[in-house]
Amino acid sequence: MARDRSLPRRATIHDVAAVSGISRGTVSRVLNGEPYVSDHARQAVEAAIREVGYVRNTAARNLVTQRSRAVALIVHEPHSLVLEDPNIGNILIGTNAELSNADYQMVTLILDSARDSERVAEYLRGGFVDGAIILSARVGDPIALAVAELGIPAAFVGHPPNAPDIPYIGIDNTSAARQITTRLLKTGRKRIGMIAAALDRDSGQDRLTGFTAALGERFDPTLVVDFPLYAYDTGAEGMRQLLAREPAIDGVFAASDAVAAGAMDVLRNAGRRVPDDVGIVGFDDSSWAIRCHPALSTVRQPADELGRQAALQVLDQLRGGPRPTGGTLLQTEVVWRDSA
Amino acid sequence: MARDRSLPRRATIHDVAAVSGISRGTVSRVLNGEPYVSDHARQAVEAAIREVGYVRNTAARNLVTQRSRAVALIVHEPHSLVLEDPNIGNILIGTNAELSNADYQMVTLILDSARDSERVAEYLRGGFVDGAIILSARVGDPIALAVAELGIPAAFVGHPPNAPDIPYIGIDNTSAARQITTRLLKTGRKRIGMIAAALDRDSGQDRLTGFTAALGERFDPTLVVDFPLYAYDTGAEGMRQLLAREPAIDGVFAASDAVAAGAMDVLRNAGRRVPDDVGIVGFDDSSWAIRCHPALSTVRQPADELGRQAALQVLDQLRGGPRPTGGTLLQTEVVWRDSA
DNA sequence: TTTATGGTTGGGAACGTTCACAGAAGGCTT
DNA sequence: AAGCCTTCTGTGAACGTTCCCAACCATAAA
Repeated sequence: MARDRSLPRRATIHDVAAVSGISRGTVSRVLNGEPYVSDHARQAVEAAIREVGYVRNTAARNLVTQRSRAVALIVHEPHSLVLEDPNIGNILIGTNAELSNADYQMVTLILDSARDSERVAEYLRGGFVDGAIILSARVGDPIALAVAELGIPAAFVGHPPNAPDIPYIGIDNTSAARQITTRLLKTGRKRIGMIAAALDRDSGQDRLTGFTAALGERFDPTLVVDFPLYAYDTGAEGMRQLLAREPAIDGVFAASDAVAAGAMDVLRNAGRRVPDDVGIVGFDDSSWAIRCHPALSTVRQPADELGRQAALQVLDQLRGGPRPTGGTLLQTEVVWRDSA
Repeated sequence: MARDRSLPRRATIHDVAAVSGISRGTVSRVLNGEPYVSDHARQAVEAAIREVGYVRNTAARNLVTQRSRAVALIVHEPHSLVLEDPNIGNILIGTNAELSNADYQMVTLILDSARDSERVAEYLRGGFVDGAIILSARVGDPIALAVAELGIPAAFVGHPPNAPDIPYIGIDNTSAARQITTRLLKTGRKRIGMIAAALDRDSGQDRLTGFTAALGERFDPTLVVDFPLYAYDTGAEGMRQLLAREPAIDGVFAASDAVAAGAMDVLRNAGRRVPDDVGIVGFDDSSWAIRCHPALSTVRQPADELGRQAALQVLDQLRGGPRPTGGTLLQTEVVWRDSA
């Protein structure tokens, strides 16, 4: 262990104190923006800091303050999905922006297997982070339970049914689904079906609820099919089933853009024109939406804002704010393009 | 500052020492797997660790060892591109897997503006991380310069021309571009153009070089257009220009899958059939490739392996290994589908 | 018996901060 | 003039590790 490969030894608070002629304690006060520091002292310290190129040693600070100034972003998805879901990238960006703005570090934890779960739980117990943001948790998620048990500041982005009592940020899936279905209705469609997905998550369940509400008396349960995943294949298979059940179908609400893309391809192969013969709408306003032909009408969810709000929520708890119960829902927006 | 909101005080090495009846020094030796510890002592310590639920305090350790056990993953892209580029997600996953496997923390730094640049440089100087992995650096990248100057263990994924002397992991863009262009030629195309992008990066430059080499005498500089970004819009605009210059064009190499997707849509709107009238190939084998109609022939690059290798490279330097000069190139593979 | 040797152990010192406390200086009230 | 705030400053004592040195105990060699 060559400990000193010519390291020029970083400046410490003692160096700043010596150069400025001000005591260590006062230097610390300046560093932390505390009151009760004279202008004279403050200026001398600031000059000395610049002169010796001082930057604070985090380890020493963390040791004495008993915190880490880091927040974990826990992504609980099978690896392949991390990229399939365009929302995750945006959430990550929003979270990162807000945390680094507050001078906190974002530590990304991607986990997949049960072994990872145990490792991450151990990690959290180790006090490596002061708080956690949990993405895409499932029912009975062991990490969510561990976080709840530790009682560290935390927030969900979206939340599973029966989740532990941790505040969450999400969107109003029910209302958004109702809105876009209503607009689809106004284009004059008579026989409207839905390809539902992920009914074990609130998002999937709520989108179905909103769809049902929008149709009212026109709702026909035989025109709803459902599958486990928000995926292209879900849309393809779902559309095949719907066409078989009701050849005269002229409108489809797909539970996500990827689902819509799959459905659209099946429609094309079946010789139906979109939107002339069948109108179709999706959900997410992800990159799928503009890649479709025709471009997809869909619901935009503010993914980066979800990340930001979750970060702010955790930061607030970190500052001693109360841990709110329940959730915050952000606004969505219907984006009307050419597919319906 | 309520310092003790009923905190049960985490167990320290002293507690382990007291419970096991072994000295602090020996407990530390057990913790670090050092030699010169008797079996008796080791077992007693391990039992005590379990009994008191001890986990090591990182801050204290970092303070005395003068390192952080964290590696920065620096992503230098305009925010919107972080999600557009499917490679980044995969690289991130690979890096994360390898670092956490070695018990290192991955700190994701996403930066965009010049202001961010300064902030990150300051961050690196602060000793928050022991090493850095730099993604998608551009020519004259200030972060790359800062990392080089600090001399901390680092690696590029891909590397810009005139980059500082930091090892890099990449793919052989030139050879891959040559291969796929050659296959495109073999489908009997006579007038082949290229929509190039990001010529300020090695990837963009090398793909053009490979394309040129493959065509040999058939190369016609008027059939090359170039744009700053690997983006859908690049492909759309590029294809319009190429069609205007040479209506008889029957083959296109797009610098990325996203570019190819844009080009394909313009071709379709212009009434050209793919692959019957025009053959088109892309690069990346990203999710764009299978969503296109017809599915795109392209080059698969092992993005997660790039991330893994970069992590291993940095870890090796961290263990005192020499910093290699130059780079390592990973194998690519041509994926032949229906677009050519 | 003495001396060297090598494995094993214990404890002092240091890492660079923040915190709490004591106290100084100056202005105001009594 | 004494007392009491208020503002400001300096210093000792942690925080929980690792590192290093000294010492211990067998055993082997002299």
